[in-house]
Amino acid sequence: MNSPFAGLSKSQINKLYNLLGVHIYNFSKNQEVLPTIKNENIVCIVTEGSAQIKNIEYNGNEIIIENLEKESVFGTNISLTNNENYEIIAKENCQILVIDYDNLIKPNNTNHNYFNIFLMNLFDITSEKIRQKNERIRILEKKQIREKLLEYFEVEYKKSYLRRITLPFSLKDLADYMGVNRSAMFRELKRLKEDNLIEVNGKRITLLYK
Amino acid sequence: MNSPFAGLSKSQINKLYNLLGVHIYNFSKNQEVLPTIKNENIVCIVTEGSAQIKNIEYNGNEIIIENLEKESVFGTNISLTNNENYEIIAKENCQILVIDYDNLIKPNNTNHNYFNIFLMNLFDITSEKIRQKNERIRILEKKQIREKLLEYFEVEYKKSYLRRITLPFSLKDLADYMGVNRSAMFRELKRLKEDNLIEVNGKRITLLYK
DNA sequence: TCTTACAAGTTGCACTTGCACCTTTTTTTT
DNA sequence: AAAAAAAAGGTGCAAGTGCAACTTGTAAGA
Repeated sequence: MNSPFAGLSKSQINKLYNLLGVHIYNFSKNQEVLPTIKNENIVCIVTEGSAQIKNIEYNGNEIIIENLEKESVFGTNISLTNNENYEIIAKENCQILVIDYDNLIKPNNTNHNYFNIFLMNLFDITSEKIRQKNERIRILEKKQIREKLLEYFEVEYKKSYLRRITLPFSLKDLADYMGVNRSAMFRELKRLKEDNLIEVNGKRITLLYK
Repeated sequence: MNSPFAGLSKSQINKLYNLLGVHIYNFSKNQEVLPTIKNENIVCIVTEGSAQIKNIEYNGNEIIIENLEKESVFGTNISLTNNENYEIIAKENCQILVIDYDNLIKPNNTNHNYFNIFLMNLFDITSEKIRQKNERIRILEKKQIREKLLEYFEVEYKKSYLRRITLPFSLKDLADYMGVNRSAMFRELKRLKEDNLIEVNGKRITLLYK
């Protein structure tokens, strides 16, 4: 994923910080982020470390909305919603930059070229984000776990055209990503193994049908 | 949803068209859009009428990816994916404006203020789009149809705080939106009625528990 | 090293859902 | 106004899944 500061010099980034009146916060591993940054309308950038947005359901189920690696962009107008049932956790020590959305979408900003470059980067990043959301939606709307898994494998396969896929997260997380029960997913993985369609070694899955 | 041309005069819009080298295509109702506009990397705007992006599965199932009303923005870098199994259909006679993504993301563009305003609008629109995707994802990841329906009602309720919700599409489309079987959804709606939680009159649903 | 915690992996069972196949109602087209 | 098409509504049944309740494996902390 592109950096929101791609194409900007250090001094331009500083000017940008001034123009937008950014706030910078630091979080230690496993700390909750939201209580500090929560505000009506903000856009945030992870400038150091990583974090994770989770959705917490009334029954205690946790679902990953998004993994925030370094240079990820998120915010009320991007990743989050009015819904209160989510939390953001620092996965490592991390630094988060907070921009007021109203400060961002101010017509006068466009008088500064460094702002416009930044905005272009943001557009590029959010576009990519939509593509990722669509990718997940296509998996979620599949009605059967087997179909979900095969769709997931298909998408991952097409990223490198290698039969060996390495999951970017745990199998438990994969179940959450697909919106299914973990043990039901394991059962289906087992069936796929029995049908000689895949081999599973931890996070490494080999597609035997490719 | 905001217009991508908000804050721009007619003459600025014309300059923008020139700068970006846009192509304008017209489609008649029910016509397929993709064969005409398909290209590697494009951003499109529905300037007149409306269309619909559908995902067609191997078994013939059609799933709505997105309804494109007037002034909707979509494209390879926004709504679509590398996956070939979708189609775009004009729901009414419509006009679609096509911008080459590389023309859009050209640093020199930012020398023109009308472009920067346009870009700001695009960012605003894509941000909103992500929020909508997240809304749908939250419904899709619910494991039971009843939970999906109640989550959907919750989201719609919070938009106006009126107990009476009017669906923006058919019940069949609602089933697709939630990624469930149509008749299974009807069955669950019936149960919700039996439990005196809702009343259904066509596209009008009244929440009795609010 | 022992303990603790968490991911991986398994299984039975009840419940939910998808699917096929209907009927009825509403909308659109001729 | 009649015919055709699409949406709404319904039901039995088989298959799939969620859930609970385990065991095993593995990495991390005391």
